[in-house]
Amino acid sequence: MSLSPSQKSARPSYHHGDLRQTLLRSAKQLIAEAGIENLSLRRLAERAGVSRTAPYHHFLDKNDLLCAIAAEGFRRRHQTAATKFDNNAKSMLEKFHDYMNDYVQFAVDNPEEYELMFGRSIWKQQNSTEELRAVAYPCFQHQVDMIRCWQSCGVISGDNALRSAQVIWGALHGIAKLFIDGIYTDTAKIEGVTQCAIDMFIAKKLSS
Amino acid sequence: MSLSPSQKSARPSYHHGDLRQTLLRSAKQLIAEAGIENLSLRRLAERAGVSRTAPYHHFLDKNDLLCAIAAEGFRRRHQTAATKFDNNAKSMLEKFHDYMNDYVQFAVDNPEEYELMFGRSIWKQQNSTEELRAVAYPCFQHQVDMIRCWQSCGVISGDNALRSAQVIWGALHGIAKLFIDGIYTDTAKIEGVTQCAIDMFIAKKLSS
DNA sequence: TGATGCATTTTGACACTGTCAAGATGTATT
DNA sequence: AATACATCTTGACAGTGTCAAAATGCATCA
Repeated sequence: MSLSPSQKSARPSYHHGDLRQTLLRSAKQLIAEAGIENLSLRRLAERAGVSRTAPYHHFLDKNDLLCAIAAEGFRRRHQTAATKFDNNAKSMLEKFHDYMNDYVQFAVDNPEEYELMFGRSIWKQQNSTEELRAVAYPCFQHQVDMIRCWQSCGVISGDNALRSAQVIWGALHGIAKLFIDGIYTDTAKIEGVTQCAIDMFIAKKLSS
Repeated sequence: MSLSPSQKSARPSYHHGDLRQTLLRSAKQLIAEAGIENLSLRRLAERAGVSRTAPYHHFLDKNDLLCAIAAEGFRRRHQTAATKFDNNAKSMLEKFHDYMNDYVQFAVDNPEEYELMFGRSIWKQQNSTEELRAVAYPCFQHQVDMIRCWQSCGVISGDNALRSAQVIWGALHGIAKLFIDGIYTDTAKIEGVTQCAIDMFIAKKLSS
């Protein structure tokens, strides 16, 4: 009859109101300000007005909390990407153009969240939560599917669909990371570099 | 007359023999085994048989040591890349092919060192040492120069030299990171993906 | 209603970490 | 031989993640 006890997020917490959501919100804010490596559970708890170990009743450990943030990012990103892709008001070429720009822009606008979603912090050593994988894998797949679609439409050149998709995603990921990690320092050039990538990947018409 | 006291690395240490080199060697080994995030100065000192604070007489802090490792990586990588590029026994196309494969292979063979050299650990927040920058920037530049050269030779397509170079480096970096950070999990496909990238970047001949 | 059960929070503790200050030790130079 | 200085050690501090056990408060059931 009653809800399973494991569905903590479905109803408000007893004492605090909804500590889990508060922690997630504060954590996202803290990493946006000071970076993932400067996030401490103790300061996070302090900011929420609870004791150091209170978060452990809503997250298994620090890694679990980071995975939750990443999962949220995937849900948001997946939805906006899918919505844009399914919008038929624009041509396939236009949508490809938008996708490329949006991808890099998302990374630049949310560098810490992007690192959690696609970086080594979580994936390198098997730190990913079951929940995270359940949200991330379809998102990864969707990305490849879209690119594969643009390829079969003739927007993109290349003869091996999956591998072309992997290369293009790789290029997007690499460009984004080189910018947000501070190797490419002139952030005014972001659009220019992305545009160049687009030009290099779209199929060239042989007749002018 | 005598050498400046700041040139510690030029002569062996007094007590230990050459603690600085020992620390560097052990550190590289430890991060290769357990990752950068699991390297602790205390365990490093212990493994070298000295007390916890001994390393501080050879490195300003932990970051300084990591920068030294990265610098070493740049010197090694820069030299092999330059040597291969200057070898005229191979054609420009062959050398481009080799460069692309070598780049990804270097990252896959030395994932932790690669992270230090090109990742956020050092560059994201202004943690780079003067020495590191002095070695890294020419290496970055050389990479762009080589690609620019392949472009002016007609091996690579595209009309904006610098930006094409940035995109290709971006693609290499992205592919490498997606593999070594555990997003692309099937490492048997590394060569295939790299080959696909090569095919997408080299200039297509209009006449068969 | 009151009592029981359980989710939630807290306090205390432990083993770590990086790094500073002050003292001890050994080597080189005068 | 004495002085200077590079090197190394011991002691200490603030900070971290996380476990165990005790306290607190809400909901449900008798």
